[in-house]
Amino acid sequence: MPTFRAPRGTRDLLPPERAVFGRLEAVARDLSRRYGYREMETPLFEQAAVFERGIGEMTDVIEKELFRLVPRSEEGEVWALRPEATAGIVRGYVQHGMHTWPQPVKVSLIGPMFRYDRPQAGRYRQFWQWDVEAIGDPGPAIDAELIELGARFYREAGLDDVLLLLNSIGDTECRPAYVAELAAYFREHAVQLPDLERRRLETNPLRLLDSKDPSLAALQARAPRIVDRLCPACAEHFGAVRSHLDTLGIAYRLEPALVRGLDYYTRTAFEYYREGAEGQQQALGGGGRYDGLVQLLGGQPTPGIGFALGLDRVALNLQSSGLAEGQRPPLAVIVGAEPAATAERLKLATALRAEGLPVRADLSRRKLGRQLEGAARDGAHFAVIVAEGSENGALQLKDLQAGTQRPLAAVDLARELRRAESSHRHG
RNA sequence: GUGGCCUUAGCUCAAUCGGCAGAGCAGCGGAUUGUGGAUCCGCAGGUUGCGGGUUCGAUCCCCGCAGGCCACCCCA
Repeated sequence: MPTFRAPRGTRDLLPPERAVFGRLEAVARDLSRRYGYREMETPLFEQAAVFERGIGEMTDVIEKELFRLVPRSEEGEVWALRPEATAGIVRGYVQHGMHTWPQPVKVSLIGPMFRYDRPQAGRYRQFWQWDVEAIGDPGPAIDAELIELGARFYREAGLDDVLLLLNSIGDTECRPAYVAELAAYFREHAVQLPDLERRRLETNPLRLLDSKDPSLAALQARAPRIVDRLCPACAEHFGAVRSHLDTLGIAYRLEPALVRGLDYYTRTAFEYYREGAEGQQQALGGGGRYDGLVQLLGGQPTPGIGFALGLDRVALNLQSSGLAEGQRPPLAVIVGAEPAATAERLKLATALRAEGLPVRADLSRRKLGRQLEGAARDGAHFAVIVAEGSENGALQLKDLQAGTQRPLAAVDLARELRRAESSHRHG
């Protein structure tokens, strides 16, 4: 019963787990570089209106999950922690006149997002996303490029069995008519609808499509499908996206019920999905086109597309599949039981670190056997034994993996370790 | 936000019918005072999540709260 603990839905990332995140970030940054997306940052909080207007007042993310910050004075502004990255990035695009940059503006962002949800495994109130946006290109080729980028991330991160779900949800031309038709269809059968679903009929009929309520399954199966109601321009766009994906060899599953939870999406919508072991959150990432968002946030009409991938869920899947690796062990541990030689051990370790070598110094007063035990358990390749008389440079270099040991002069140590390190890396 | 299950040492878990709270791992220290990963011995570590109630007596039964998990809701 600790006095304090991390707030509900948040957690500390301790060294082993933080290392997994670090590796995911490295994969994401490398992919950003290769695909020409440049990293940026936005504030962790914005005026609440940025999210309310961008994401949509009626969405769950805004209606019940937004982390609002209460103003400290009457005239204070209402802020909110960001629940996703796109709205803030687009706000920045408009604010900084990025429409004058070469288009499209391709940016990425890695950082924490916040949603006031009820926590569960893989679902946190503070979670991390890698977000990628291409603003200013109407597609459809950029759609396929971006979708392929997301799929590649999972493979390079170590998850091979991530599915891609794909849909088009139309635009302002064709979606209103479709939504009306869908609402009419469900209204005909309103008696069969549970209360929650009946309310949605008025607020957001699209959501009825991906409700998991089993009593809706039959109705959903016979519901009109947006892909059959796309206007010619949207249909052509969607066809081209699919053909580009085929060209790239990207497999996907058409998912007519995929509608996404944010209002700003138009046309292309997609989700990365993995059948979890049990009860795990299965959506690993998702995204879509948002051709009206820039204008909605005060800019000129500008198309855009992006995705957000959940790093926590990828890490969780890696760990449950036993694919997460631990931290790299030190190359060598400097040991020695003579209190008189402690300064010598410290000095030696400092010199090796200055040479760029990862070494640990055992500065404890434990007996030598314990120190070697610790070094071996660290997974260190070598132990450097500093004994009495080492001041004049006589050391023992012990290969913990081979079990061999030989005397070595201090002046030769860095060179020896470096040589072993490089052959170890490539061997 | 709704419903359900769970909470004992740092971690994973025991504790018979309500009767003095235990083990493994991890940590620390030893094993004829200087050589290792799974050898042996020992030490330390607990207000049994928190607060009430029932009882001679509660880890155990009841209520509330908190946290975790599961299914919804929803999504990353």
